[in-house]
Amino acid sequence: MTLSLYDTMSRAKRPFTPKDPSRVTLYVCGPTVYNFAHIGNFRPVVVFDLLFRVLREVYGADAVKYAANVTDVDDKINRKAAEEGVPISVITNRYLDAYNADAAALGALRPTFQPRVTETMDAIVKMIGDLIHQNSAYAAEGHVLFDTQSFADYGKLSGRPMDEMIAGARVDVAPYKRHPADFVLWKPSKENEPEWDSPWGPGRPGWHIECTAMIEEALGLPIDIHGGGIDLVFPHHENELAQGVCSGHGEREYAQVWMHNGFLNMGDEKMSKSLGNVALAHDLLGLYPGEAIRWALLSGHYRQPLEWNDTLIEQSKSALDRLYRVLDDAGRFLAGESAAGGFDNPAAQADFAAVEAALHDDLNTPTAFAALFQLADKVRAAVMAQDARSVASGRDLLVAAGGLMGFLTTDPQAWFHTGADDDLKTRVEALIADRQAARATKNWPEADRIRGELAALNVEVMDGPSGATWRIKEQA
RNA sequence: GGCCCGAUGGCGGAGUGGUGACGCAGCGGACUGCAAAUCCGUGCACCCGAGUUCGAUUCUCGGUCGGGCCUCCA
Repeated sequence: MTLSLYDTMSRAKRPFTPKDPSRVTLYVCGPTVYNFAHIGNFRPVVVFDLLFRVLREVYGADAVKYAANVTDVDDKINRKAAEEGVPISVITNRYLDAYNADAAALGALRPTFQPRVTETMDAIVKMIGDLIHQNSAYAAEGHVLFDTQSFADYGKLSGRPMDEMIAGARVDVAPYKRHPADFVLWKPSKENEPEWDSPWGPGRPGWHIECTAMIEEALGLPIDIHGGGIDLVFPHHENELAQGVCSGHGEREYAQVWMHNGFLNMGDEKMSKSLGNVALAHDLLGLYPGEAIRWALLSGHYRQPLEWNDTLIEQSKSALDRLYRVLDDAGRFLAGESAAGGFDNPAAQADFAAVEAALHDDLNTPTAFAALFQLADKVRAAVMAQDARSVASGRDLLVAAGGLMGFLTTDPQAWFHTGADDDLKTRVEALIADRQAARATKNWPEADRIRGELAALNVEVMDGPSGATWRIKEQA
């Protein structure tokens, strides 16, 4: 099954062929760690985590090398550190930890490498030196600038002809620039701000050179896939490309596929209704299960803009509830059956293949979701038909299919009890036992009273043939 | 001003030149002590105009509306 990916550079979906199938390389621009990250910052995290998973599936887990950088040198970091009167490392470590914890809660695997600017300074300085040596950069007034005139293909990725960019420029051009489009590779630090030594004087690197140097160091150029948000196409990725190519004698390739995820639209006041303008992933994760937020982030195709609001997350939660209910019912049914392994379930297998095919078609998650529901329906039908072997194999396939995308990783019972602590669980179990006793004597008023009591605890009971089950109605 | 995207039912959102994905929500029925869940059934769409075509939601052109980028925001 071939994997097809849409490439921003060629503006077409093409079959993906890694340079070396035993070492597939992926780089994604990561966060600047100066605060808790906005939910929009996690769209690329989840999207490219999905790509990482798909690549691992196709080429083998060990064959895929995924680097996502961390920008830990930045004006906003400096400002925050000054406000708190602490070294920047205190700030960056604090928010990097929070970022990694949130990413994990969203089901994102840890990238193979997570390079930091502060730990890549030698490679950055070396690359700037290489660019000067190649006549693609020049020093002026304490700065080092990239000479965009030295790269004939400048503008090719974003589709912006040079002259138009100059015409449209709405920023004052620094006097030391030879050309308005030239950008900073190295600049002097301001007073009391962190600085590093370089042949051009103490200072710090420009934003774009960081990524190019980190790619070179972590993965080695050229790489197979470079990803990031659509807003980074210009100037960031355009500049990265120019640096990467020019630092290698102007002949080097940089990335064979460029992938960009669409924007997450927050829609103004819409969030205020029940979420109270919650926009930080960190806060959202306190209100909803990570998988529900992950589902919401993947509910549209990654290249499309995604409208983010509370309804979307609630619908996502409901969709997952449905899948977990199937798993729960299947597990309940199988508990009373003898184990049956190794049975082929062709119908369910076809759905599993459809999930894979959708993912291989440029990460078409909506279609993959549809196939997942088809598969769930097969399992449901098998339960109704009391066909233990079909249930067992179908359930395994459903879990596996969800697992391809980082879903259905929780035990169904635990999923429905998310948010309940042990104390609540004990109380609920006791109340349900009382209610069962009342129901046994057909004492309906008492049974309904207890149900009301449970409802007050945000718990919903469901009477089934093999006893009652319960779930947390709503989190938050 | 320049460049680039998008417009599908109550909501989210795929896809296709001709049988109206999928999920959420709604409605009717079954089941249930009543519910919930589940099952059966059901309604609801392809921004506007022109063109190409036997036939367009799908292709082309124009328009309207919405969004992104234009030197450090994913």
